[in-house]
Amino acid sequence: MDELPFDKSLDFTRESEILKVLGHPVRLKIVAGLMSQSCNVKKIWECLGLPQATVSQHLALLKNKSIISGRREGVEVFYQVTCPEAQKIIGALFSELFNKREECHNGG
Amino acid sequence: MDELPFDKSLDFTRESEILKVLGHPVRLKIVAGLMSQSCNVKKIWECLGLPQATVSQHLALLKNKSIISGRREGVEVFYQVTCPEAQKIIGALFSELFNKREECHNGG
DNA sequence: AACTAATATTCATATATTCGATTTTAACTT
DNA sequence: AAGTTAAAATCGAATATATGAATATTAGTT
Repeated sequence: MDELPFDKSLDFTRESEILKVLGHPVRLKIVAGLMSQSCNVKKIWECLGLPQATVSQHLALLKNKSIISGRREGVEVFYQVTCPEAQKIIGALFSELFNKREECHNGG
Repeated sequence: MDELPFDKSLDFTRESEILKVLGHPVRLKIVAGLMSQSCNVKKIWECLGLPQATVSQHLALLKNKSIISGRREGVEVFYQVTCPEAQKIIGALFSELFNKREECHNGG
């Protein structure tokens, strides 16, 4: 009866919530796409080839869970990723695609 | 019309599936717990304070999605994490808890 | 105020979760 | 080898949550 690897008291509510929200192909594409640049809604659903309503719903969920945030510019709303954990997760999953230069760079 | 950040053709099916499976507090606790050591089912549900049936269901899902695999030892089944992506994700999320020494170590 | 384009919300359907009861599996006993 | 015990898996039915497309709303323009 040494150390228990499963701790009932540890609360992974927030972490599992983030993973769950990212656990949908459309939302994952959206967030991965927003990693490099912010973007307005129309461009997102056009690029993905999905109905506007569908994309809007996913964006609303991502916003409600504080994965992304939107700033309005006139008639358009530009979204960007604001959740550090989500960025970490996507970075870890797609290190080949995104942060190619996440190497060691100590010193210089 | 420069470069599109959202690529319709990119297929994130597997990645989103992994994230979805990990996106449940109980399953996340299970997989995080199995990161350091393999474990039998009874210990898992006892530690988590959950009904055996509930934990077994989650384990079955994790196994079906190839996140974990089980080896039988007599009357017990020991599970361990076998999905590299899942390990990456958990490692990135809980770098403070788990891989403390994931620092730079170039050269020697 | 009417019109148009961009985005948000509602709602019916589909899928996931829970946990008691039952079943399967494997080892041990007589 | 039938009976017993213990661990783990499956079933089933209630409940909860997610999905996607029709509908509604908002902001800018004339």
